[in-house]
Amino acid sequence: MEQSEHHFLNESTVEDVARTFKALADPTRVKILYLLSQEECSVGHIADVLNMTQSAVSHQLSFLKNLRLVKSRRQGKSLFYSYDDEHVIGVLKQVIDHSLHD
Amino acid sequence: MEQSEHHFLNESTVEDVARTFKALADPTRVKILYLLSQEECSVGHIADVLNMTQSAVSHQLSFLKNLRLVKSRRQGKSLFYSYDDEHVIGVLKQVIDHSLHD
DNA sequence: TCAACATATGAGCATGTGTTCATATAATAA
DNA sequence: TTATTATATGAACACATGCTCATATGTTGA
Repeated sequence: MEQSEHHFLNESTVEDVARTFKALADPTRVKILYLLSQEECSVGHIADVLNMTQSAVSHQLSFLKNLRLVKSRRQGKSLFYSYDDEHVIGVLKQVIDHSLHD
Repeated sequence: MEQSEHHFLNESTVEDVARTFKALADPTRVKILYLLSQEECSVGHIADVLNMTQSAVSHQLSFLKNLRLVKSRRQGKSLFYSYDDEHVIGVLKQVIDHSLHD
């Protein structure tokens, strides 16, 4: 037991992993990302569907965009957001499925 | 676009999912869970390996135990912790791998 | 029983987080 | 240009979080 070989992660990897999970660690962001996993949405549409203020949604989208988990596309006056990290969406769906099936 | 069918998650599912991700959303807990994914450890051993105080480790283990992500077993004066949720460990490893390979 | 060791726990503190509110920026139409 | 609509942004605030410190609890061996 005292001679076992550990595999260690370097600090930047640990922080990157924690940062990724932090993006998914809030109910609002879970709802937003799950919505975006189904369709591209404007900010206003997200606010309507999730019953949130425009500002709160915009702040969270800005947060997610900084992490490159979502991207945006302008169409007229609106900005349409969509997910930009398939792996993270996959992990989200996996944990949702697990939560639903037990 | 305006007629599309969304699939919605109920609030308790969303909160459960966010709570799970929150467990993984801190560098210290990532390190602890990754260590436990490799071997059962006493509290003191974790503190030594991660260069943390005994108290800080114990608080985090208590947090993880409340979420049933780890379990403990007493052996003499020591408590040995091990992971108790294979799915969450799998998700952790998956995100670690993804972080390492890009 | 008592000392030594291992872990748990509560209070306190500094920092982080998610929201609201007011306002700024940007695109469109008249 | 100006009014309208859509979104972004900064400040402020309440609350959550992760740590330290002191101390409590629990186990073992003398």
